[in-house]
Amino acid sequence: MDEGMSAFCIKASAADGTGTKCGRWNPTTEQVKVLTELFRSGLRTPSTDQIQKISTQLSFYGKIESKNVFYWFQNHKARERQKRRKVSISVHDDHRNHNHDLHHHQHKDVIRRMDKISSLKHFVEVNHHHQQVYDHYQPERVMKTLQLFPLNSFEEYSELEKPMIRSMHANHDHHPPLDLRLSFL
Amino acid sequence: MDEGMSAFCIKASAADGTGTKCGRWNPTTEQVKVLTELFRSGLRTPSTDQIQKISTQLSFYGKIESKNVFYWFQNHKARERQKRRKVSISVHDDHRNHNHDLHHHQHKDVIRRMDKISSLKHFVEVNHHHQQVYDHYQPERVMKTLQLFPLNSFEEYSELEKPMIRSMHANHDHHPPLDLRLSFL
DNA sequence: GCGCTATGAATGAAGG
DNA sequence: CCTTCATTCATAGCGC
Repeated sequence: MDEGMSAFCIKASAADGTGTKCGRWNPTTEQVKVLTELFRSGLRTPSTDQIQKISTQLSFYGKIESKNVFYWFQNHKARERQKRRKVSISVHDDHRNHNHDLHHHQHKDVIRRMDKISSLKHFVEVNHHHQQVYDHYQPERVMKTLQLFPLNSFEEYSELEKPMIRSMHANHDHHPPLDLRLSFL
Repeated sequence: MDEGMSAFCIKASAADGTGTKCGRWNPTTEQVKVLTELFRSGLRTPSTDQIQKISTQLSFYGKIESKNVFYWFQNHKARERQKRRKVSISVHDDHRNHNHDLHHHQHKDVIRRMDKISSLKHFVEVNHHHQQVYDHYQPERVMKTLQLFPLNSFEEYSELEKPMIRSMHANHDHHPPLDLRLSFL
């Protein structure tokens, strides 16, 4: 596993993040928390100035650079966008001998944890007559009055929870004769 | 985002060959076989459409989602490259190394005046150690004539939509109270 | 069981 | 904004 290890980076604790790792930025939970809050507040594409400020503030929690903030918003926005869709295709199983009984997922809110997929974009949902949603529901003001940043000390809160449970439907276990054909492509 | 992902799923009923459970996708040997074959055929970055088809076909062998196919190719490609590089570096590297200069984030944060959106250009100055390994050693001859899968049935799939849509999520319920302070913006 | 490895999944970082 | 690469995190499997 260490084969891909960077030769110049100290592998610090993954959970902590306080250890100033080199290589790529590893946000602390606090940083993520703030960034997420900002995002939820409506901030989507922070200006250069905002990025600077955010970065400065977040530096309190650990090593961070402006570009990290910039990238974070870019990625978060992009992945959130093409992701918040419903479910995974749900492939309309055409399994002859398979009842879809266990398959009672309301294709409304199926469980699933696939968040932010690089470019999985179109794999999601089939029909979506999304009412138009614009990008500007957040003009310039990002509600600066949100109460963020504990001015002192650290806040501890247990992280690492398993929020989403993925109730899976039964599995298909049947081995069709192993005959391969790739002609479908 | 929620980092505590990975749905916690019982891995009930395993042992029975194809006892796929929940949690993360556990490809069957047949699925892996097909995927590997596709890869060997030259497929490296399947398009959305291809992923869809592959996924559909593979669903016959067991539970699978498009994203699984997507990830599979991403990982497979990346890891092969990774190994390739490792070997290449240690062996091919004539001792005339160029002083492994670490990532010197000598970024100077040239936050210039950006009217609208912030461009990364202002945050990133250096840090270009790209190598972009030879990625072309395998063209694109996916040899569709491989004998795999009964070429029967469905082939055409409805086009879902175009990637250009900017479907923004519309279900962002109003931010719950969270004591943090964003006043620095 | 514990530690290691292989690999699915997630996300930081770029390039276009 | 979109696509892709690189790294990293989290587990399933396996050997001991």
